[in-house]
Amino acid sequence: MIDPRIIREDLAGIKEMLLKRNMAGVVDIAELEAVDRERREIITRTDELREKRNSLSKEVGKIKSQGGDASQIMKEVQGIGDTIKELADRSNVLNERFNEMHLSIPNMLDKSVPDGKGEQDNVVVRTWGEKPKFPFAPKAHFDLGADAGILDFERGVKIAGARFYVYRGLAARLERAIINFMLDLHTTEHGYTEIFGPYIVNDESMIGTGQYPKFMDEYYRIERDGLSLIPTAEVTLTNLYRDEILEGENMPVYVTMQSACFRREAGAAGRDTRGLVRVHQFQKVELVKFVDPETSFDELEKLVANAEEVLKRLNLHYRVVLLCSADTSASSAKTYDIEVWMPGLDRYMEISSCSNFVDYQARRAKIRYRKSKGDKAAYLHTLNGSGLAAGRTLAAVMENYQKDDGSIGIPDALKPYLK
RNA sequence: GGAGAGAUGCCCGAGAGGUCGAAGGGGUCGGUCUCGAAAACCGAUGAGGGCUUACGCUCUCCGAGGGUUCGAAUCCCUCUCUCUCCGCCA
Repeated sequence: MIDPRIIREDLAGIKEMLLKRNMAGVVDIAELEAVDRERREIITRTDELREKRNSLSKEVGKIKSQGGDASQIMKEVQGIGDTIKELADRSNVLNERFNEMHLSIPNMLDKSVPDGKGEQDNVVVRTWGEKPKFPFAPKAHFDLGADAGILDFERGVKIAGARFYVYRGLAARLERAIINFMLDLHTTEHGYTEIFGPYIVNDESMIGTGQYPKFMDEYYRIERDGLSLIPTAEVTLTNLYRDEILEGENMPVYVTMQSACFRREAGAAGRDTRGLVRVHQFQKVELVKFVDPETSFDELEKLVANAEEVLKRLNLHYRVVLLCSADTSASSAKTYDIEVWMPGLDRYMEISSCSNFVDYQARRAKIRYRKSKGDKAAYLHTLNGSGLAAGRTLAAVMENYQKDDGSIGIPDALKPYLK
């Protein structure tokens, strides 16, 4: 959530942000303002009544302890109690509505985010390497994998349904190697602590990172237990410190976790229907940071560099894209995507998304820090990025390292992991 | 899944309808003492909200949500979680 002070002091700024994001319909600004105002009025009135009740009740106690008759005051206080109850009913309705709207408001965008209406307005900030040249027509990973017998889409569909797949032999081993390589890189060279935690989380966690309540349809929720399958280890990692106050001396905190990720891909019908690009279950190594607000944009640059390093070591050509206002996800203040070149698909493919959420998730998940001992607790900033999506990395390795006989070369960086 | 016990501030722990935001201890911070430190002693030390230019005033919070009452940490109901025993189990 955004700082509620913004709602009181800069409604125009919120309006502008919604327009830039192309999300003007998400929140009714006029209603937001009215509900907030009335709810605060009621808080003030209720507080005054409570104060009166408290002092009169104390008096009752005093009178009774001296054996006096307090029935007159008791009657009066009873009336106050009834009024408070009425106000509380109204207050509950208003608070619920206010919270609903507050949770729906996307994050404020950083000034450096370019205006834009969609993907086409994203800005390429740098590229690394070059498109590899093939003396033959490079195949898409799904054809390569099917021909080599290492990607089995038919059986994935039989076992689970559309957008599921099975790895056999080299594909399975290669993806495991990719994951181990990435985890080792981030833990031994980039300063991240490896975490392993739940793939299934409660609603508080999904709200904390911003998935719920706005985007319910996009995730798998086990109704019976009120639990959801994580769409990314970001949920597990960021919620590590939900409802906690970190000590400044222990910051910044860098954590990484490998997990399966589950996405319903509602609304993606017809897009990327073939291959490993858009599936319901995939593995990913996630990077999450908890940092001092003053440093968070520097930390974002370092985070992107950490993710890029994976592609450099795999010698895969990529570009880094700064997402425009309309393409930046709702929780994020600023996002870079890393797009790897896919010679078989003949296009770039997003393989990592790195975002600075500033205090948006921290506020939702109540993650605070104390800069030094004795300081007041304040919201910290959270960031996350894929480091990287393993299934897509596998696809990229396959397409970029393919040979004309249909076999696949192994990047040097992965060789120690494939003995 | 069955039976029982419990959930209090940074931690431990008392409190069992009124003056309790909560005894006591520990921790932390500040001070006295000391050449310095330890010990001892003294003092301070939660979070969130509303009103206010401000000093400040005030409300809420004792796992969560309801209820009883003039008044609830304390009584009642529901839920969640933790622990112990039994069952099951990679």
